Amino acid sequence: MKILVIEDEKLLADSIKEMLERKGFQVEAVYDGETGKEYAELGIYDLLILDVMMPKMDGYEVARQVRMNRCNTPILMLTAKSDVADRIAGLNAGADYYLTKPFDSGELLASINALLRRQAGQVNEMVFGNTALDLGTSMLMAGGKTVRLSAKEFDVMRLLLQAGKRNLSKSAILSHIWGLESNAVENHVEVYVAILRKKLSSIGSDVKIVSIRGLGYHLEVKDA
Amino acid sequence: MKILVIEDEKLLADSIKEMLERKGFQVEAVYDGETGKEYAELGIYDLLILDVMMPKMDGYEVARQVRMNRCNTPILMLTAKSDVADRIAGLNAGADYYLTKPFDSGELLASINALLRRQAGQVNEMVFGNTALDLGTSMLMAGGKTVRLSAKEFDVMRLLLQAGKRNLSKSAILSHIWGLESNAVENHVEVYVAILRKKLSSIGSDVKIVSIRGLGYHLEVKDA
DNA sequence: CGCTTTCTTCAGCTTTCCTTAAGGTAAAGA
DNA sequence: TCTTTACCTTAAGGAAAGCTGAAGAAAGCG
Repeated sequence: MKILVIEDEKLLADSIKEMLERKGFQVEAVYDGETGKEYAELGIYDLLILDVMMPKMDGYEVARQVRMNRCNTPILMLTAKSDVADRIAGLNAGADYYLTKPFDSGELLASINALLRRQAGQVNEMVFGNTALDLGTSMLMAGGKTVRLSAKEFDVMRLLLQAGKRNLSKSAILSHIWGLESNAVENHVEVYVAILRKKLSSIGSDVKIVSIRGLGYHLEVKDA
Repeated sequence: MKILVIEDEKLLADSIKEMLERKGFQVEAVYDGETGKEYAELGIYDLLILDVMMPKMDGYEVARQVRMNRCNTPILMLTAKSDVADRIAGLNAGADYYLTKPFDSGELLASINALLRRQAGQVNEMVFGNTALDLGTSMLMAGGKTVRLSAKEFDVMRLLLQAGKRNLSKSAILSHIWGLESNAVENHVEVYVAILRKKLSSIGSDVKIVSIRGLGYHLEVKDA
């Protein structure tokens, strides 16, 4: 799970980062709104933690622009202001949750879990067509048969299932799984897609990974 | 949008109901936890508004049971307690948002919208006549039939749909899709228009791409 | 330290579809 | 009516994108 913290108070940002990393999240922190917006729009994060009061571009503006750009990553807003009007402004700008500073770290964690739980769909398996991916055991199941997936295979499959029939570009998959700074190439994705196709058909799944040249991949159910 | 209010203070429940109905929601209210749980588990609601302190079964318990029963309807919790610990308990029980009584009706509305926005958001398409272009899968749909569009085909179709019945010159299309610096010629556009016309008619679309000599293209709906 | 599993790299192969070009049709003007 | 010009349609060549099997590298595990 990748989280982006956008907060101009460097101390606070880093302490949030550290706290979340201890809980097993992958966290990146940036210290102003504009950079935050650019990072956020990559679409590779599962959650944004966004401060309201920042120089240059404030949190409301970041949220609005990110949403405008068709990015639905959940947003958790942090603010010193506890006014009702501010909370409303935040929610209307596209935030999904609102915490007032100073906040309790336990509450922050609980809210993050609530947001991510919803994102993930709450269940511990993801389903498409006649096929399910067990998020606990990383087994792929269809009919009675099952195959085990390796870590990377699992990551790719989970992303595809999350997107469902919506298109997912290779570069999005790359940045989500291998990260921005890696020297992974698009062929990696192709290799894993090939493996997954083979495993899917080996258990008699009716799920197809369809590729659209130049755009990416999405899932479809084979028509009988 | 159907909302279920579970709240034992009848007065408050009814005033919430009324307020939301004025905003165009379909609202039902029940006045105790057990009934609430049963209603909620029908799975027909888009949102639950749930009081914490209720006789017989409290809000936490309702949330937990509803979630246990694989029902993902978003839950907004209301409570008089403003303790951090209570908020955390609520979120961990499966709530998605937390408001403290007394709450501002504007804030309630904003939170509801934030929750529903997330719920709905996903699919995205452009429509003209009986025909829709799915922006996620780049499929063109009319009636029951669909065709897949290639990257360039998709680009051209999207531009045409964006313009709708307003005229779009070939050079505008060229510069939008091939860029100004390219050595693409107007015949490129003609070729893609031809392909799109064929695909449109192959799925029984009632959309015509009309060309006006010297001016460009626009869309029209065939009159039966 | 060997053995196994997983990840990455690479090269050759297949498929797609972008471009080009050429012949045809419809519209406007003389 | 004939010419000119704009537009339509189709098909083929070729470049780019995608697929895949295999082998080398790295990481886990007893």
